[in-house]
Amino acid sequence: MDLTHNHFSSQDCGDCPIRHRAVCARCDARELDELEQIKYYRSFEAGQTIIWSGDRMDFVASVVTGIATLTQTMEDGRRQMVGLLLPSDFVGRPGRERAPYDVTATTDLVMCCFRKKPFEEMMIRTPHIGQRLLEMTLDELDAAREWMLLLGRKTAREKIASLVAIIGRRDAALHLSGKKGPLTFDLPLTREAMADYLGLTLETVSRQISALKRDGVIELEGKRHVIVPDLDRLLEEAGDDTDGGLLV
Amino acid sequence: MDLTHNHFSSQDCGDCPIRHRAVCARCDARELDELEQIKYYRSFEAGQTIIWSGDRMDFVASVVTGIATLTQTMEDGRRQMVGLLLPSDFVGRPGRERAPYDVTATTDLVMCCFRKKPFEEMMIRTPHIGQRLLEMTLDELDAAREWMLLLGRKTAREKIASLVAIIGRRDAALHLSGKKGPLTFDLPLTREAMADYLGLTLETVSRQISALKRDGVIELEGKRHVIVPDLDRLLEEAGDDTDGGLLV
DNA sequence: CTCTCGCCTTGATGCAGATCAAGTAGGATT
DNA sequence: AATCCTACTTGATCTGCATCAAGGCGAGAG
Repeated sequence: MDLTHNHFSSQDCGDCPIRHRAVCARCDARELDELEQIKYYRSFEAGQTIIWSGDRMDFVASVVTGIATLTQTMEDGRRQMVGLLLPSDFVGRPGRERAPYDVTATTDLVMCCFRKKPFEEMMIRTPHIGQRLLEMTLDELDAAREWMLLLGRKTAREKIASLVAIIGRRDAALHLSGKKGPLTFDLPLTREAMADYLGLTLETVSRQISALKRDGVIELEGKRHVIVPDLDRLLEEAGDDTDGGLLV
Repeated sequence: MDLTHNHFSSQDCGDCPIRHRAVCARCDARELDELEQIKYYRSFEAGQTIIWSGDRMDFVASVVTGIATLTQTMEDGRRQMVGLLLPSDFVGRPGRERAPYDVTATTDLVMCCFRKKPFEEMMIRTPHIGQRLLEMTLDELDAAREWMLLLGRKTAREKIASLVAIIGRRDAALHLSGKKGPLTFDLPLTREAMADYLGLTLETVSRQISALKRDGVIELEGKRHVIVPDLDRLLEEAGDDTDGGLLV
C-alpha cells in the first residue's frame, strides 16, 4: 500500500500507529474509540505461521512492524507467494469465513488485529472505512497485476532486478528518506522466499544475484544487505518502463 | 465475479441487465433513476482496442455481452494478459485518471458505461455501491492470486487445463445451466490470447491442446468448441485442489 | 470454384532455468 | 576452539518450453 497516500496523516497516529493509517485517518473521536474496543495486538516470531489456508479467520489486521507473506501451495509442494505484507498493509477480508492462503511471518512481526464481526458491523455504519479499504484493495490488485507480468514474461535476471527494486523502494518509502546517496537496505527474505515470490528455484535466485553483483548492478554486504549504486540501471535491468508502478 | 453472489437478483434487472447486477441490486428507485442519468452504452468489434494504457479514462463500465481483456506490454513487445472480463464484470477504477492497462475487445462487445465523475459522487452518497465494488474487487484480487500460482508454478499442460476449466465453469455459470451432460462451450480466445493469458507461446498452447485431446481429457469440434467428458479428470490435470476457486 | 488471408498445427533445434550434487560461510552451542 | 546447523553458493547435467520454420485448413471474396 502506498504510504504517501493522501488520506494518511502521520500526525494523528496515537499508540496504534497503524490503526489510523490503515483504516481511519478520517475517523472522528467516537469512531476511534469504537475501534479501540475491538483492537488487540499479536506478536509472532520469524518463520511462524499465523494462519493456515482453510483455517477459520475471525479477525482482520494491519501489519505494524515486520514482514508477512501470503502463499499458496499445491498438493505436490510447489509453492507460490501471492502477497507480501509490509508495515501498514492490511490482511483479511471482511465477509469471508476462512483464510484462502497461508499467512506466515518471515521476520519477527507485530500485527494490530480487529475482531472481524464488530469490524464488519462498524464498516457498514462508517462508509469511509469501506472506502479506504476499497482504495487499498484496488492498489493491491494493481500490484498483483504487475506481479503477473513479472511471473509470466520476465527472465530470471529481470525478476531479481524487479524484486530488489520493489523492496528497495518500499523500504525507502517507509523510512520517508529524503533522497540521499545510493539506495541501501536489507533484503527481508531468504533466497527460498525470494524464489517463491518470483516463481524460480532458490539456486536460480542465488545465481542471478551473483550475476547482478558481478555486473555491478548491485553491491552486497554479507548476504542480505544491498547497495544500489544506480537505480536507473537497476530499473533498466528489471525491464520496467513504468517507474511509478511496482509498489506491492 | 461470482454470478451466484447473494446480492444478485436477476428479477430486478431492467433494460440494462448489468447495471443492477454490477453495482446496485440494493438500490432504491431514486438511485436507479440517478444511475440512469449517467449511463450510456458503447459497442465494439472483435479485436478493437477500447483504451490504450496511459489514456485518460473518464468512465467506469460493466461488460454486458462479449469479452474484453486487460493486457500489459513491455517495451520489447512481450505481453501478459492481467484481466479477463466476461459479462457482468466491472472495469475502471473510481479515483484514477488514467488507464494502467490496454483494454481490448476480443469478441464483439457491448459495455454499459457510467460517467466517472458523477459515478464517484454517487458512490460517496450511496455507501452500498462502494460496498458492492469492494466485494467485487476482493473477488478479483483472489482470482489474480490464483492466476499468479498458475503463472509461477504450473507446467504448460496444467496451465492449459486450468484455462479450459476456468472458461468452462464461468460459461456454465453464465448460462445458469442445471448440471446436464458433459460440459461444452466455446473458447472465446485465439491461441495467441491464450498464450498471453498463460505466459506461454502460441505454439506451446497449440501443442498442449493437441496433447490433452490426444489423451482424451478434452474433445474438440473445430478449433474452438470444447467438450469436457470428465470435469474431475480435467481439474486433476489442472493441478487444482481447491475446486471452489479459480473463478476469474 | 479457387484464391487468399488469418488462424492454427506440427517439426527441428536451441537454450534458460530446473534438477541433482557438492561444498562454503557464519552464527549459535557446547 | 571444535561442532553443528542453517542459509547460501557454485558446478554439472537435464529438460520443458521457446524459437525458427514449414505447412494445413476453413471462411470469405472474387
